Amino acid sequence: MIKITFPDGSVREYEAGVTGFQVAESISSRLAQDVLSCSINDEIVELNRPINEDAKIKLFKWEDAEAKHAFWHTSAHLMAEALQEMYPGTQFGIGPAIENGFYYDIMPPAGVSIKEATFVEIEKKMMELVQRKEQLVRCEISKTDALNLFGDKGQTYKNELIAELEDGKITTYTQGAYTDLCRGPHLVSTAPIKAVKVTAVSAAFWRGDDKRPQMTRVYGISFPKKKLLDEYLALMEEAKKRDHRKIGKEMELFMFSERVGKGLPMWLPRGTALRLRLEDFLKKIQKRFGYQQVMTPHIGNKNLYVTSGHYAKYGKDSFQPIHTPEEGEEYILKPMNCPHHCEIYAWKPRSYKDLPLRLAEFGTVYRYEQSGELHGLTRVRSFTQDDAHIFCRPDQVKEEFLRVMDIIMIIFKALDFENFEAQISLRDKINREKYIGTDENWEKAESAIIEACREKGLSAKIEYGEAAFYGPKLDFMVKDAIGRRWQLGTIQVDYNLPERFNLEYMGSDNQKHRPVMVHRAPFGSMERFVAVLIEHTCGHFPLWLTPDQVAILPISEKFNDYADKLRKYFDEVDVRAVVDDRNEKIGRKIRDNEMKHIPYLLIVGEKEAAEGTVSIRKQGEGDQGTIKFEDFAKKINQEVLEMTNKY
RNA sequence: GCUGUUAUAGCUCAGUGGUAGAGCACUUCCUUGGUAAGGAAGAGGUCCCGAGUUCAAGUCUCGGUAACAGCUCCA
Repeated sequence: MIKITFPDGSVREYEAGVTGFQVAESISSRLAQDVLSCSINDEIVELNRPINEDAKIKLFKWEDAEAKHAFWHTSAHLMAEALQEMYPGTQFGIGPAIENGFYYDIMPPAGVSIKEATFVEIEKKMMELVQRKEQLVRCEISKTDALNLFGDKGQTYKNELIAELEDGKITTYTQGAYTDLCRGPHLVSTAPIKAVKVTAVSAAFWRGDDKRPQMTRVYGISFPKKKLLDEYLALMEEAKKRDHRKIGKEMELFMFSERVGKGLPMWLPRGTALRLRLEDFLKKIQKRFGYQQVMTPHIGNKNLYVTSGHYAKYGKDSFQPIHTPEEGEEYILKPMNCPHHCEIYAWKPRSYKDLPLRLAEFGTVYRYEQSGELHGLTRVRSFTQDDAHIFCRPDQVKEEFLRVMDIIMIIFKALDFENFEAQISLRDKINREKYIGTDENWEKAESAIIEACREKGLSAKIEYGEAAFYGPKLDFMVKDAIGRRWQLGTIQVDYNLPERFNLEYMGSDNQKHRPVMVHRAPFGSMERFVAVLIEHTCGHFPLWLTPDQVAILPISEKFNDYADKLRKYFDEVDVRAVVDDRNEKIGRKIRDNEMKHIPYLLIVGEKEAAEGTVSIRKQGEGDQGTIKFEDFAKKINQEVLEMTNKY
């Protein structure tokens, strides 16, 4: 007999060789029905793996991420099996589970291409295979045998993977006629897969390397119940309605013009109003945190970027230099504000008493992003960073870091961004050639970031190899409507630019010292931040951010004077007056166009004018009744003032 | 940049080689002041751009441009 310990600490005895599935059965038949995967001593394994000695067990149902992972991973194999039957000779790359579903990278035989039209066929074939209720059979195999097995099938990509694996640790999984090189874990059979959807097809480079062959990546998602698939599809439909490109157009916030150029957004009046409110909000906070606002030109002499090192690193892949009538004179559209700010620092001698010097600028920068990467407002070629550079002494880095984190937290809290993720990007553990600066400084900066996060109680994921070439950074990521991750706020430590610009300060020891530079942008960029804000709020911004928070609608032109009078009461909010001579049409106009994104609508008619009141309609909530307009204006003004002064 | 898809009225889209279409929006008139009101009439199109095939191209072919999805990239 062996002892099995459950997550709650309870212990049960079983025969040696018992499986996870049998353990589930011993608890309840319902659990046996629902259980999909399990972990034994924290190693996730199949439910039919025998347990031969005392162990801790966890059983996973669909609700658990571990179960979903095994479910989708098995679904990927199922899809591969289907594709192998449909297109014999298909070569397989990798086929992992992802956040929502799975994919498989394949190289179909010559002449075959997977198109949207073939999705249904693949789904059909997959469901057909499921009917066979095939077991997934795990097999440990030697490296030689593995190479022969996949070599015989002409699976060159698989063999490339096998060649890199350690002998003795290679396993395959087989269901029906399909055998795949795989570490697992899986479901024990394909039977629980009750609904599948092939969602997309795209190209992907083999091993993510654009120098290597391009494979076809087929995406899919699967569920243990048909209903769950329907719910998922409905959710995706819902998400599309939140797309910032769609809402931005409806609300008239921003636009693009082919004639102006791709990736160059233009802010419309209402979008500008929104953005200016955000900027004012941050400026107010920054003032309190000791920042000074500066302004710098949109271009800089090429030499500026040769000095900064950016020209050598990015010059070829950027907007090319602007030439002047002067021979050999070249200017570059600024891709970042740092070099300009360095020059401001270097403008006069600085004392240790002057530090930290915090220079802030809403600086518009221009970057030649790859055309295929452009995406709404989230990835553009001209954008405005809410940038600032803090020049400080090495011993002040951590303190400054903490203060920047405070600002970012204030912003995320004020805007209800709860689901952000923090990521610490450090140097690659092995390959350190691409980084500049001394080991000592790097270590100091890296530990300062990690400590700062710990002190703030911020759980951040550490990524090695993701640091910028000049220093480590802390990024804040938020997901968009369909779950894509975007980086917003960022704090970066930089030892490079102070060196290159030969920045110094006079220390208390009367010696010259090198300051440290901290780059930071709490929003990241105004464009991307507004995009994510739109998707988070569905365009229903907090009142204090909303352009045109109140619309005043005189029901007939004879009440225009009264409406004018009303307008004067709103000091802190934007009022959109809807005035239309053809009063017959007003009702419809409002409902269709104007009301959609305006939180409050005030309606003025005879009764209201006589009483000095307004009828209030609130977005999404309908009529709020009639109220003295002074009271209403006071309430709204107060609400907005309180929010803007709160932080 | 790579692969694939798409491009028709202000918006959302239909239109498989033979006179350019619908719903909503817009204009005028009638009815009507209140949570997407009804009726009548009207205006609005270089069918993304360029070339080719054809008696004839929105439709087929090629090239370009832009958008979308994914990959690669992101100072």
